[in-house]
Amino acid sequence: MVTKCRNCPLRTRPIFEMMTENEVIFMQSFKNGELVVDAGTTIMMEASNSPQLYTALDGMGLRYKTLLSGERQVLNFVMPGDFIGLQAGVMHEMHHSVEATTDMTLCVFDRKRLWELFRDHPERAFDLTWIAAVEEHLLGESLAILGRMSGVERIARAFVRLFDRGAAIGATQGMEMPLPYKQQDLADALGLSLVHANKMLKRLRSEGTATWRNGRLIIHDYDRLCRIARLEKDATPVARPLI
Amino acid sequence: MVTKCRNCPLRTRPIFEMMTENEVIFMQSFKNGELVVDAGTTIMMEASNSPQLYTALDGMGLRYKTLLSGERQVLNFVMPGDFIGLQAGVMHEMHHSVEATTDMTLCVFDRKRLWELFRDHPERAFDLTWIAAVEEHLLGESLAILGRMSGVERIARAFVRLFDRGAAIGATQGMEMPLPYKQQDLADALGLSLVHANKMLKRLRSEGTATWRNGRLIIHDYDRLCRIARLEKDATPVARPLI
DNA sequence: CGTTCCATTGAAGTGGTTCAAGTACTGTGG
DNA sequence: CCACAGTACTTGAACCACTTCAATGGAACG
Repeated sequence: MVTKCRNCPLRTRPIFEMMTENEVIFMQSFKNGELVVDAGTTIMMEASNSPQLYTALDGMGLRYKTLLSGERQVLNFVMPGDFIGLQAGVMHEMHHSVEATTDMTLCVFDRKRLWELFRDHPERAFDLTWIAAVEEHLLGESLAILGRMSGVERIARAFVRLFDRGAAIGATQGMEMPLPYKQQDLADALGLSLVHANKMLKRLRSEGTATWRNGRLIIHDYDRLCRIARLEKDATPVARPLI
Repeated sequence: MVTKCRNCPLRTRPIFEMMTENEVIFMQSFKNGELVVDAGTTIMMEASNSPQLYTALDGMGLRYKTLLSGERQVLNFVMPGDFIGLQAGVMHEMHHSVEATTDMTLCVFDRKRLWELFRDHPERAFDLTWIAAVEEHLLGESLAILGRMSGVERIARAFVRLFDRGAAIGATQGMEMPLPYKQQDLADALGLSLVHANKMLKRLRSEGTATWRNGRLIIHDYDRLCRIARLEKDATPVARPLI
């Protein structure tokens, strides 16, 4: 049973830009189908050139790069509403891999029709560029985190960001949310060793700031977490387009 | 004396995608003028919303973020051919600052006309998205560098990347190129302290791999540098569009 | 000719890594 | 129903890559 764009549960969330009736109709025609994958599946492979582009509809995943040494750098976490495959769409190949952490459902678009979008729907093309710019901004922020912040600070920052994203798409219940990653994933995202990440998690837990256990993140003290993460607590997130 | 797009010295470099006659004409009409700034000028300010967009024509600069603590993370280095201000163009504001390191000349575009580009020139809009995707890819690579590589490795990597970019735009003479940054800039880009960056530079110098002095980078042993940087030496860089 | 900016170097301290071992849980086959 | 194998998490201990502090040298500049 494929979700119609009209009934897309993401579309109407305030974090996403409002779509006009026509846009919904176009997106529906642009949508090719749905892909359902098991946890652990590689959705897109570095250096490959996927014929399909996706938008995550349900479930969580992660983007990562593999270094020559075999180490892995997680670039960011994929949550519902995220567009996957832009690089494959415009450049000649992907420069990172995407993997499903949980079972996932993705909207499928045909790469070849991307050009149609640019030719006939400039507003949507604009949105796509917007998405790319947001992605760039997020990576820039991550870069600053890895470059300048300590272990606990990085973890606190990751928790705040993930929680805020979760809240934006309605994945939170109170001050909790599902966070189905492994400690190794987080460590790989933050440029920390597994051991050290584990110890910093323990610190946050035992001082009563945040607990991450059994795939669930519980924030006990959001203010303190923000302070540790060196974030001001205001931050009304800006709406972004959904494709 | 303003450079005509037709005579743009960058356009014909193999690193940039070929432009059709019509595209050159359109770019010329899109170009609003030129901006010439002194070394040290801030071209774009984080959280501002510049009415203008630029393409670097001559000179070098850098993009950076300022953290709440006042520290600075350099996101990357700006060289001729780089587009500046995409975030201001599509999002509501810039998320990083851009500063001229040397005197610079920039092509100026009117932000308000960006929409025209999307509406009437889908190929160019596509190119703009492409550029955003390239930017994203570069930041992803930087993230992996900061996350997983040691001090010397980071510096070696930066040198190879900068030299390759320099070669692509014809800024190199033999195995040398001008690199007018300060050690602090490099340290801020690589997430190292100034002191440590300095010591690693000394190591590369004294083992005869690369020397960076008086704003000039000299590579004595490119192969070794690549090995240190964990890069395979092939890497024909892909052509990218110029806007 | 002092001031300022940048590069350089030494010394001390530490945040993080690596190694190594142990626990806890889950699924699988006998 | 139990043994075991596999995976994730936890913890301690030793080490070292990097940071911070502090001082010096050299070039540029008014």
